[in-house]
Amino acid sequence: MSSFDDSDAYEGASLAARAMAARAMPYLDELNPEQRAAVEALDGPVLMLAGAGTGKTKALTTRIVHLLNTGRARPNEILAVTFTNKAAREMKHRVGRMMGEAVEGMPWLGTFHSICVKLLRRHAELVELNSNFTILDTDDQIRLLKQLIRAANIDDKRWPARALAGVIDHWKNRAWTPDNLPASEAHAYDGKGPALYRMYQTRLCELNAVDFGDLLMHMVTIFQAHDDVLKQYQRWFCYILVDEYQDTNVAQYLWLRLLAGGHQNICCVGDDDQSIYGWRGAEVGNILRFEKDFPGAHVVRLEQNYRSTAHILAAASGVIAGNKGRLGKELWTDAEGGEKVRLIGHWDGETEARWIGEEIEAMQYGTRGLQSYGLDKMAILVRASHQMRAFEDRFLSIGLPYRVIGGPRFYERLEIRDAMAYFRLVVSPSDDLAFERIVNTPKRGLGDKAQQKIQMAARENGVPLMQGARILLQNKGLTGKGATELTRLLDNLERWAMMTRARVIDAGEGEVIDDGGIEVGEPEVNHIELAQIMLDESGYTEMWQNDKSPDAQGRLENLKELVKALEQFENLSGFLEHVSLIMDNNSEDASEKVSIMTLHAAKGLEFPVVFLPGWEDGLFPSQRSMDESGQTGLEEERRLAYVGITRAEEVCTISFAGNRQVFGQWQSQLPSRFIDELPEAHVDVLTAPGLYGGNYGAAGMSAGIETRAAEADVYSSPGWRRMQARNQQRTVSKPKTNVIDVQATSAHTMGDRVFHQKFGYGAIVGVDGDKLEIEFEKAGLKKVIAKFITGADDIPF
DNA sequence: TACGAGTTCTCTATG
DNA sequence: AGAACTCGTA
Repeated sequence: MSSFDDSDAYEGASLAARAMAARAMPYLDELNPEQRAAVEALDGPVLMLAGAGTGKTKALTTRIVHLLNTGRARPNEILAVTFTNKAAREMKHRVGRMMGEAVEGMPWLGTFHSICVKLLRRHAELVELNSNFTILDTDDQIRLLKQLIRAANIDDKRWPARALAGVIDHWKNRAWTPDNLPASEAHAYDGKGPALYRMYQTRLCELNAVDFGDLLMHMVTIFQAHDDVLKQYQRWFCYILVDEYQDTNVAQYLWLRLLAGGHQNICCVGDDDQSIYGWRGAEVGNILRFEKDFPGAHVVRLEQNYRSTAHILAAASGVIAGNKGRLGKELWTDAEGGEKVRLIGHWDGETEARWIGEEIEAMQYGTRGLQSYGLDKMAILVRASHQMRAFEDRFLSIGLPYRVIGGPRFYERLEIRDAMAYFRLVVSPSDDLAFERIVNTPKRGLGDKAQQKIQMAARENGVPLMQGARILLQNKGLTGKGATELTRLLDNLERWAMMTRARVIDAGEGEVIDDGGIEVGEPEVNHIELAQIMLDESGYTEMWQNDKSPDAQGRLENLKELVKALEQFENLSGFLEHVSLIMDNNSEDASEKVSIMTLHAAKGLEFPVVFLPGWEDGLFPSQRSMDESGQTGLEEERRLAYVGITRAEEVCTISFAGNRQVFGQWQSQLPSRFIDELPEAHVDVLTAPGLYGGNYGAAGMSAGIETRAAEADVYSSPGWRRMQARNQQRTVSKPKTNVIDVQATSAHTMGDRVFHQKFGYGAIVGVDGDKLEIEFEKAGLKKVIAKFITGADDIPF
């Protein structure tokens, strides 16, 4: 940081002198005119509308470097927020590289959440918290809510805790505290939402805990109620940069506006066409309204794309053009040539996975006259994570290496969470949620009854569960095996806690500590060894060693990895802090693999070869999205399609299947409406190579493009008959009495005798959205789209 | 209290 | 299809 001490010289420098200095800055020459404009407009509000692949991160990082180089700010005076840890890391890395030194001094470059944790630790007392509060993850949150719901005598069957969690999350995204909850929300969660919200917040306070939503909300509350605190930070953060501004929710928006309220030196970067997080509270309105919020804002559009071929860009533009209310941007490139976007229909999800697997292998080895690509140059982007399984199954069986990005994350795994609960309990013995998690894991004969007694003892004495358990034992409220085991657990926990403390006090002394648990002469126990000791002595490791289920071995390996991860940290609490915010699962693995991930996880990434499977109505666009948010939902889905296509640099392949298993039930699918929106001039329709011996691919395809009635020809192939036979068996062997609410859809009711073009006559046995479940007289149980059904009686004879 | 069979619910996505 | 959860039995 000392290299910036003479930076004051710039403060008084004339514009001309500054311009001179700027000319000497080589990094500016690497920018195109628009990027350069965005970088050089240092003061006042700036909105950078950056389309996909237009060098947004480059502009953003260069801007930071420019701020530093011109002496406008020191590294610790720049507030730069991103949404993901990955983006933050990337930016840190790039700034560091450009500055030619490690930029240790950018402490305020991070995610909204990590920055808010830092701030909240400093001002925790202003919202009645202690600065060492714990951060609950979704799992803890749900368990806590479940307790409250049950305590309030609500049937959590009818009103699941997850739903309440969703409602509360929604409120927190809007920065609505229990006190300023709008009246319009009174009905939420059967009218009990607001009261439960209040109870939840009180309970969090008692536990000295916050959830993710609180991090932002508490800071907004603090800034609003304590002007002195706000002013302090307004002065300190003299320049603010925001990445992915289109993804900000109301709380984040308020937070930013408060912080930028003085100098207004705020630069927001975003792309309204890539706003795909409306479901978690993001407000596209924030970016659309920027110029109103910050009058005199400088708006820069980055439209030159450096990533994709013209065909890919044209396809993406064609799709996104269907959306209304865009800020308006058109990507262009001076790159020429390239392959058209490829489109192919398949029989079912399995066939689709198989075809993509073969295609990947062909591209890998460059056979069929195609260029050869490494596996890590290829990615499969799906709408919903359950689509991944078909690919994993297939790739496992053909031995194609793949990597799932953003799947079940390391720190969310059962064994990791259990182990972490032990660590948490040692660091903060009053962590009741952690205690509940591990009292009986491994089995200690402490079931519901015993746990209830512990709860009771704790509540009566107004102490945390661990103390409550002690009291219970002293009062002989528990006897036998349970009592012995509980005593041992408590003793262990205390001993381990003492070992951490001994470590802290005597750190660096190299002295031998005898705190009762360790033999004299043993070397000092560091947190890594301690973690291992805890896992071993608690019997947790043993539990998995004795477990003969197939995944037990993997779990043990994960535990080893967890202990190894501790090496990067000074102590246990530092580690816990990290984990609560960084849920990344970036096991850096250099080997070449195909990436499989959701479209959401793919935002910000790019690959030479991209596969976009599952483009079927209901799956993509997702039915749920459209049901819940109507036109808005559909537009968000369309943006998702846009994001997907624009991930591709050279080859983009879109596919759909005519049949797919959903919830274990076969369903016929229609090609996505987005397929109709692809401009034909930029699309190459592929024919499936002789699978099932038919040319259904071609037939289905053209039908897909022109009429979307792909069903017709598909159903005459041998594969279809085989499928039908399987369906028959399925329904015979396991008669499914899937009795769904006897709700009428627009025209048909349960029990109606109906007619379907292809399947013939049948009776409606279930209704699921716009789909009807029909027991066909010939074809068996099928789910079909309601509009393809006519009442049997409607047919004129 | 532990375990296994049966039943119901899920499948958007993030820190 | 698989996970999560419930309930009855040993």
